[in-house]
Amino acid sequence: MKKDKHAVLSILRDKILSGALQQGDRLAEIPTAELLGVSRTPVRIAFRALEQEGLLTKLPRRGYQVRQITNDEIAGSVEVRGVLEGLAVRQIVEKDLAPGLTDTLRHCLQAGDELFAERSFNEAKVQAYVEINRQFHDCLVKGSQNNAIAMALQINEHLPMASVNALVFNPEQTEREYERLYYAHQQHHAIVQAITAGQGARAEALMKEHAQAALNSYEQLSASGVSKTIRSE
Amino acid sequence: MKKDKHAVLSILRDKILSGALQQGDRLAEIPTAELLGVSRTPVRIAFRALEQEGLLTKLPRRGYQVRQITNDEIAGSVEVRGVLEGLAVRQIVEKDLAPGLTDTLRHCLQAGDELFAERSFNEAKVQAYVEINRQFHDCLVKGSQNNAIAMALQINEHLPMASVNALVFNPEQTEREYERLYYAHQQHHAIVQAITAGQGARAEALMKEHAQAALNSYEQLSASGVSKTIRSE
DNA sequence: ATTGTTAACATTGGATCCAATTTGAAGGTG
DNA sequence: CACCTTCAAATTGGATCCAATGTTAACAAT
Repeated sequence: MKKDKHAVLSILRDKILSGALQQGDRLAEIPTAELLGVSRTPVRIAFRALEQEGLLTKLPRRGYQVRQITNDEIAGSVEVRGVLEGLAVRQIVEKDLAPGLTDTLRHCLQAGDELFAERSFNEAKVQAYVEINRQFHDCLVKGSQNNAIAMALQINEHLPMASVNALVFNPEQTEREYERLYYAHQQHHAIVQAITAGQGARAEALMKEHAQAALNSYEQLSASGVSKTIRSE
Repeated sequence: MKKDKHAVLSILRDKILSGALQQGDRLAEIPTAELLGVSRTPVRIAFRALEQEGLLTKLPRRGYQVRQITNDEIAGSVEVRGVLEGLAVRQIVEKDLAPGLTDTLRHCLQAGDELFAERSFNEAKVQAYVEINRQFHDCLVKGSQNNAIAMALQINEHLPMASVNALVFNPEQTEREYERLYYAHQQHHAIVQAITAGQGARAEALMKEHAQAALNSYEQLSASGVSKTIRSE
């Protein structure tokens, strides 16, 4: 049983995000190490990393605890993502465009257009869109040439529901979901248009609104209870 | 020789920030452990934490390296801090004011007023102002009731010069330094005024500008070469 | 002289062992 | 009966040991 370098960290993170470890569950080093079949050392390192990511909180002498993630906190994370990605696109406009950025953006737009060409959606296509969406946001952040933005986003990206890599999806209303994601994709078009036109403030505002829109749909869906989470990677 | 919990992490961080470890220096676990008189385990944990903070980069099989922090990166960090703290003050206005927040803010303003009462500045007073400044920014971030902001800022706070906890100071021009810091303090007044008046957008804009102003003075001072860094804690 | 192979070295990753500290309970005492 | 004391169990933090792997240098062969 060969373990990868970051296997312990990834396994624990997935267990938390997938709900295998419920919010509030206490985690001690020794039981976790035995559960995963490894020693305490990688578990300790993983616990500290997960604490840094905000998924675990440290209880003084009683181990770690899976952190409560409230809806308010998700809303806050989305807001943070909005301003940071907004800053990214503004700085893209303010600086010289990184080479290849417009190509990647155009590619994302076109791939999305093809996906939305026929007016129907299933889970596989949502999965594909999540990947396109991830690439779109990723290249904007990288394109800002401001590494601090990526670093600040890094923590939020690990939080469930606040990340670009996670989309909620209601399998019972594919029609409506098509509309929702198509609207998001149209926002992508508008953002690229603003960037290429040198409209930094408009691009920034669109980006903030784009994040907010994702939040609104999350709130609607999570309230209905029939949502399904689709994550990339 | 009793070592604190986070002593190793703090010592290494200080060595990097103070310049005792030059940019580009390579760090291996064993020599570092011997240097600090501890075992490899805490050093390993500290290295990973410092990597997460962006102060070290991992070289595949050749240990860690003190990361190059360019001026562009500092500028980027300051920009990030601006939008995040701007978001914080906007959300303070949008939400119900946290109890005690206005008291703390007023206290910071008053303490600063007293510090600036006589038109002279020395290093001790700068130190005092750094602490007031830290408290001011800290309670705004906390007052936003959005933990994601604090988490996103956390990484940037460890970068030299991008943090509120670090101020550059030119000891040869105390007159001018008085003016500079007094200007920053007046911005604090304006921010509090905007918050209490419910002017969210104005507060946000002021906060962004406030961060930017600190950057401008840093660029001037670091170019002159006679600056001195004063950090809190 | 250059290049390929091999062996020693350096370095990290994981496992286990030891120490310190706190929690919790149980028992004794006022 | 309540409260204080003390001891044991649990748990984390640090140290050392072992394994795996990559890097470098030396040496030999062409």
